[in-house]
Amino acid sequence: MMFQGIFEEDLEKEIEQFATHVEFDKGDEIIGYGEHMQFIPLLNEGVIKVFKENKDGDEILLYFLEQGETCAFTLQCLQVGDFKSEIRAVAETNGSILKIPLHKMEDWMAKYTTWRQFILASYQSRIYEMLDVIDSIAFQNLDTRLINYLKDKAMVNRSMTLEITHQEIADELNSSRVVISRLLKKLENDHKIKVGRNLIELTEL
DNA sequence: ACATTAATTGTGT
DNA sequence: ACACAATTAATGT
Repeated sequence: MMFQGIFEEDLEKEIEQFATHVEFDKGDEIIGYGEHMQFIPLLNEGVIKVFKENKDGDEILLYFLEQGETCAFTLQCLQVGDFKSEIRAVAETNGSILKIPLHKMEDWMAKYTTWRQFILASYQSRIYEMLDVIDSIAFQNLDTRLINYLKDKAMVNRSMTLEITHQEIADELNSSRVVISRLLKKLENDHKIKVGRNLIELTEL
């Protein structure tokens, strides 16, 4: 299991005891907007992508969660005392999470320093990722954002060839298919990538 | 092997 | 952004 060796023995035992192990498949929705948070999810295996939507129902990808991480927004839900989810989480790959009951969360924060550190560290790394997102949305043009997206996607999937359609990319970046197609074409002409049907190969990124 | 169709990608306005 | 053309993959005959 993923979290072995990180926490002290007692905590590991408690995790064993109180966490429920849940498997998920690619494409499964882990949490939807407005859903009540009853658990803290620890990502045991696989990749989860996290979205935020605006009032018009447009949605953008915020970041990928990788194994060993937890979602900062669920933590925020705790502190604010508002247990409704501001985000949506969808499985990028198959994997599994450990669901930690909320009361245990608070319990462990007080009891275990390793847990506290883990939560704070994960909080911090999320904040930095969010800053990147803000930067790329506010100050960069779409082609840089697209490149970042492709790199990120390649990283979490540990593969330089991505199976994805232009439409899907457009949805995640909240752009349109046509625009993405044109940008991809440009990248291909610059020999940065190769595109095929349902396929993008990162050659020189 | 060929025709049909749906999905994906390309391009001009 | 929209409309339409072109290409590709999948399926049936």
